[in-house]
Amino acid sequence: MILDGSLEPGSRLRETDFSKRLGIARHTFRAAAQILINEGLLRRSPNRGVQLTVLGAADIVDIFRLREALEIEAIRLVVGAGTEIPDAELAVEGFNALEDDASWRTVVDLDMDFHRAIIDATGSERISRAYAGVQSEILLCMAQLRPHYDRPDEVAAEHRELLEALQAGNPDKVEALFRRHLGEASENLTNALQAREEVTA
Amino acid sequence: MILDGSLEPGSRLRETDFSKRLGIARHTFRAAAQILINEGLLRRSPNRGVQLTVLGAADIVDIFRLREALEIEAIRLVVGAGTEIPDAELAVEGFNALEDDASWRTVVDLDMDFHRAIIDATGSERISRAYAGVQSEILLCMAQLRPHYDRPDEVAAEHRELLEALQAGNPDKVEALFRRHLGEASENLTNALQAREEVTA
DNA sequence: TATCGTCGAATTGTGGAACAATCTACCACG
DNA sequence: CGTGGTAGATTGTTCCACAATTCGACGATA
Repeated sequence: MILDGSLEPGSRLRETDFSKRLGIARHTFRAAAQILINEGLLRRSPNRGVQLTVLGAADIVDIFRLREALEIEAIRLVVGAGTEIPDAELAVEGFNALEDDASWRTVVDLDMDFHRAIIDATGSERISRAYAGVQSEILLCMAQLRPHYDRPDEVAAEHRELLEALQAGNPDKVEALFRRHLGEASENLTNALQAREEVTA
Repeated sequence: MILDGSLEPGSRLRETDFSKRLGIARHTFRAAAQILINEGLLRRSPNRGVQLTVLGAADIVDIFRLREALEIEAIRLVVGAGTEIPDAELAVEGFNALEDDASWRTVVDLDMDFHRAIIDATGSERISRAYAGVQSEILLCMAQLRPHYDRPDEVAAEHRELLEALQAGNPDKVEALFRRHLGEASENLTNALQAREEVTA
């Protein structure tokens, strides 16, 4: 429901209400909510329950700060070790096979898969866990914003370039490319957010 | 209790048992346990309850992989922005004031404070949160291992050097220094772990 | 004797009801 | 119009109950 967009950003999730609606006990709902809080999708204020996280421009910047930290270190690790990343290659193949009218969701999924593949290739359980949190927040962001995405073939080309750089194995160059890529994505989302704020204001 | 060392590594925390001992209800204990699980101090296996995390050599390596990712990005951010880090300076002053027979705990605390100061100086809520998890795991590690720590004045000198490099502001040099520092810390803990395993074996 | 299966106790996961503490919204009053 | 108070709603926690699952002991069988 959260990632559906079927819940207003910032809306309050009352325990009795939702536990009844979901057909579970209040305790169970609270436990579930705690998990989502740890993923950053919900917030809890003492005695005031949980709300759906509202992401501001500062949050997007912050999410991408953490994302860059994790992803840059990941590429250092995989480039340093010369690790193959079959899943990333798969994602790029998926990009190549995209039609021009591919659904927004498909492109997002491939994007996510590509980056997650690199993270997972490090073999670091803890980096993966931290990145999972980042990805849910980005999904939440997407759900709330539906940002403008470039044409599928442009996104495909960009990721092909990233993968090639990874395989070429020049750490500094890969790092620079990824920082640019992430910076653009961050800007993209921030712009979408500002556009929406101007509408709702 | 976990960080006290008053709980065996890997020991099982039975719900009825602990909730009675702590004077709280089972649900409350479960909620508390969930929080500690997210901090990495406890593990849950379905239908088998929670156990105190046991850290192996692979875990230490992994913890430091994440730690390096976060800390290296943090120093890039603070060096790039030219941010002052008063709390880190304070920690170094603390190091300078240390007696030779300073307690192990005092040194550890200063060490933690120093590194946390850098993280917090980024102003990134999410990097700080992720780092908090790393630090609890390191504390757990310390509690379980009580590793050998160098003489206080050596630790002090090393952190003084790190701070000076930070203030000098050459990103690559700072990064290299920190990677070395963290690598040594990781090795230190890994050695302590192996030493203990040889004893218990 | 060793291995396997079965039964029973212990433990977890979940549900339901209750109650104190806290928050929120509304209303009366100055 | 602002203020204080009161009543209802909501959260945080407790206790009890019970199905599902796990674990260990016991005994049967080869």
